Amino acid sequence: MAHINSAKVPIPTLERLATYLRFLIDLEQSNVDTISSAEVEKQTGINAAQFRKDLSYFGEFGKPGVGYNVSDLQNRIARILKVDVDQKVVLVGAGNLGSALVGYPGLKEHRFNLVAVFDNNYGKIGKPLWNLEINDVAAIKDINQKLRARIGILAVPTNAAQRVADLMVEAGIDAILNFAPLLLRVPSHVFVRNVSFLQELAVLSYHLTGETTPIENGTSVSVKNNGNSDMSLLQNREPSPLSELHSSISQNLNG
Amino acid sequence: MAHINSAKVPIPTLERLATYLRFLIDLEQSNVDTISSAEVEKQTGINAAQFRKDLSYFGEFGKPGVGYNVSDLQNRIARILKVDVDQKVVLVGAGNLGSALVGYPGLKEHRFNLVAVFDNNYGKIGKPLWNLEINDVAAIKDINQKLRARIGILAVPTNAAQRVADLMVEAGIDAILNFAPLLLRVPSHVFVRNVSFLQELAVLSYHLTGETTPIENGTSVSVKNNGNSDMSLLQNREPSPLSELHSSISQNLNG
DNA sequence: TAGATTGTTAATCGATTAACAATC
DNA sequence: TAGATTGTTAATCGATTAACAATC
Repeated sequence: MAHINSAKVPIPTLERLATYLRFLIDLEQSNVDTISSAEVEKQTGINAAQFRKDLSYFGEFGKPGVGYNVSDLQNRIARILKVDVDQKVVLVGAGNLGSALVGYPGLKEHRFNLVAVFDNNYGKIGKPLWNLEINDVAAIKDINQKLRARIGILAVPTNAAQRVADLMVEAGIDAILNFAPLLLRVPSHVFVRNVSFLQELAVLSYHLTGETTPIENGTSVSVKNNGNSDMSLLQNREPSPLSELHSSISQNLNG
Repeated sequence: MAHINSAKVPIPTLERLATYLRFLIDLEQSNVDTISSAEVEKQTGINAAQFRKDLSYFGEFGKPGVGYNVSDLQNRIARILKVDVDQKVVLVGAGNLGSALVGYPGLKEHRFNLVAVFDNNYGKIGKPLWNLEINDVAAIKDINQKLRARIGILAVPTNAAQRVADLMVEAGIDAILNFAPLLLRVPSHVFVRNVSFLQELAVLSYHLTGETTPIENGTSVSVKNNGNSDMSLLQNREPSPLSELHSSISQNLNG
């Protein structure tokens, strides 16, 4: 009956949607064609009611008494996330990280189509990077006038990040994947997602030395465990479909 | 009065702590030596009460009527997160991403000391990678018996990730930074943090085409905005101190 | 049909934020 | 002292989960 729940969709729901998508792809490869929310919980650690609730924001996906059709659900989630169509992406920052990203086939595999790379280093501008040529970031607006990419990956040093973000916005980018450790100021129509990792390391570091760690004046603080105990399926926080960033090693570690 | 709040510390609090730390470092470099929670809110977008509450899990840090001493607070947060001392780190997966990480000076700068790199590719084992030599991942337990690293970075393809995680755990690693898009199964004493990015791109992708996007059968769904509107300080989600992953371009984009 | 499992409502849990007495 | 700002308690908000009628 109820069609689309037009309430706002929580960000954690969107994040989990990406997780479900990955999981469903795996299932399909294992030739599973139907799955129940209970089975999803068993295999991913994500609560069955959570799974159903997440989906309920977007419509009805399952058959009572039966479950969900794996490939159908996969397709519909892909459509919801708009990863069922190619999305043009530009990248600024042709350093170590930028290069690793440009050479990462997972982007194309997930229909993120890198259409241009930029840097401000005259030693790099004009040089090839994998299959692309490095452009002057000063020309990003001009160049993107034609390309019309809306997603930008920001892989520059912190001190350049805000400046580059401004250029991106000017160039029509309204979704930024930010690898720099700062709070970007952007107009309200622009979405930003931050990819951390030193932050993640700090969180891991905090947890070192077991359940109880001496802190401050010797008193101890323990940490909330997200309810996952024992050989837990789930981790301390959300699962995170990434896909081999490592790509080029892809064949190696299994060869 | 009240000393250490020995209640569990929420993970979002730990994440923000890393953010505060970065912010404080910036302040110190700007020669600010005292800051109030109200000013923190103005500059970072993080609610002042949130800031005070986060700190309250660990003790008292400010002076009523005055605020917080920047360098003192910085040191104490670093101590809480245990980033005030060197932490040994091993990395598995000497591909594009792994290499970018090994060559990334930000790790050392943040006192994460990469002490060994592993791969399973015989073409790579024995070869140098920056200042390290690539070891056979099969020897990780032996090698880490001496090194005693407790943090492991997992930068291998998805299909190898669980296997490598098992090896890491066997080798005494109890904190894993996982770049692979899967839910690792680990014993309960092991902490895992996932670094995503295709997932983040998917969340960005979802948001493309403005406030209202046609979804499913043409009905529309709008998205919760986390309360940040207008030229927002804050983004759609947590800030994320990363530090230039891009490192090698560090000098470039500002030269 | 009886059994299974959905979609959704209601209850619970936890995190964020406002309010304010304590205090510098 | 008066003004400012803390640390913390209480109120609010939102997300997770349990429960269950609808339904295949």
